[in-house]
Amino acid sequence: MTAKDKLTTSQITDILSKEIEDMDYSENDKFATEREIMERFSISRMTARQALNFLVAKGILYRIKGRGAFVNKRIIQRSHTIYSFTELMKERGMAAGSKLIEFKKVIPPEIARLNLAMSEGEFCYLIKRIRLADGEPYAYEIIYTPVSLVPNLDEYDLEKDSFYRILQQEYHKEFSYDKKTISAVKTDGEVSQALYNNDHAIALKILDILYDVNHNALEYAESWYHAEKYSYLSISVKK
Amino acid sequence: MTAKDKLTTSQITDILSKEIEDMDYSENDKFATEREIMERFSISRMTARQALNFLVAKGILYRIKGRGAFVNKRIIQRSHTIYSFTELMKERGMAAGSKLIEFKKVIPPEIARLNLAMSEGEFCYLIKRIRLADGEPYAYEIIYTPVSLVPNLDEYDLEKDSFYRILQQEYHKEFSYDKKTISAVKTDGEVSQALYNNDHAIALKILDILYDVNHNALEYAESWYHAEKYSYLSISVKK
DNA sequence: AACTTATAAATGTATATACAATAAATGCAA
DNA sequence: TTGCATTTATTGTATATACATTTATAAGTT
Repeated sequence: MTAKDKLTTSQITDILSKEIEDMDYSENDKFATEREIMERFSISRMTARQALNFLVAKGILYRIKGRGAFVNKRIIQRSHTIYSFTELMKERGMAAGSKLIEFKKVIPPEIARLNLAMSEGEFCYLIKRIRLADGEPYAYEIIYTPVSLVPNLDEYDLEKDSFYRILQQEYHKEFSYDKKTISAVKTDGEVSQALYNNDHAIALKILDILYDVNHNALEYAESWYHAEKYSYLSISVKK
Repeated sequence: MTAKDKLTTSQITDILSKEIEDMDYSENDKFATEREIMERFSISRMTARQALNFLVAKGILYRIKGRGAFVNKRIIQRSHTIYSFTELMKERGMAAGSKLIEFKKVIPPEIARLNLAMSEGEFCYLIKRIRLADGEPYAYEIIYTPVSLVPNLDEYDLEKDSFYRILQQEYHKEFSYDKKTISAVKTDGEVSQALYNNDHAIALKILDILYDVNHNALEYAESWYHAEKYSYLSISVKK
């Protein structure tokens, strides 16, 4: 192996994190030592350390002085990702689907406009869907997203496609963090009919604002989840 | 300054993070450069980098190549902490209190026993409280915690004191992560009476399991929060 | 004025080295 | 066998150095 064949640290972290997934290490399994990584990739120890540090920062590993590096619990790894409805359903072993109720350009309500940091008179896409799990109503959602951010969004099929996938892969938006406000509410009207086929039931309401790496809000969304079918899982990791 | 006077990296990170709080930098304010930190504390650049990296790992700073380090949004800093009810109320500018309903040693129900990884026949403390905000009922909570973990817990005043404070400061338990399952439920009986003074209302139910650094569960708690007064805020940061 | 180029400032990556601190394994003595 | 001391393996900390990459600014050039 010549010097030019050497991999970069980020390539090495990619290889290592894939190995953790594929060879599926169990949680708390001992991981390779700094020395092993150093020799395997022909890099200095400090560089091997840096590769390990990336995996620690990502929440994949944790380290104990004098013992080594260990694979974190799945639940902690999970806390470092942002889930779409589609991914959530996949995780729970159900088929995600949508029934599109409304999809048009609108002037957003003020609460959405302010959270999306839009100027008055600017247009949003409004996406109103009933989210289905294995064909059954699971949630009722309304998404607002600025037209300027995702022009020609109407070319996509929001019944079959994932909005988060479109944002990331088609419009190259990189998610950074999201802010969810979760409350218990009574439902009525359209929401209640869609979820329960009757009036005056209850739901878990989630208000979501998703940001990219430059602190731009990508979406403002209100969702009502079926109270019997869904509960929200929140993992807080102390740093 | 002689060599022996030199501060350790962790002392330096403490100083820097306190300065961020006290001199309260606004979000996205430019922070000191590596070179400034290096000269100020008479350390090498790599060491200054490491100090900065700690602050990045803690979610306090973020860095942009070619520009410098910047102070993260409060909301992101907050996502790296675990809140007690007491701290939550403080954050919202309300006075936290409790009305103790029940406090005794019991054999825990199976769901609590399994989540606390306890053997059969082992005893738990049961703490049943109505949580008050500015004197008004805010939540109804039941906590189970193994007697073996916190012997003589009954010496403390759970009406005035914070259980999380006692865990950390009196029993030296170090929190690592917690797992919350959040759902919308109908209330009745004791819970409904305590929160709403009537039957058949709704509440935000939070099931909480708190772990220490060795993955030992410290508490299993069920809480019912007043649906009109409380909503749960969840920040997910992508790594 | 607009564009290009050079420079400086800042973080990022990589290496080499030395020693400290912790944890587990080993060996030895009572 | 138990207890203690030693060794070994491993991560943690700190320094010095060199060059790469990105960003913003300044200086020319047209």
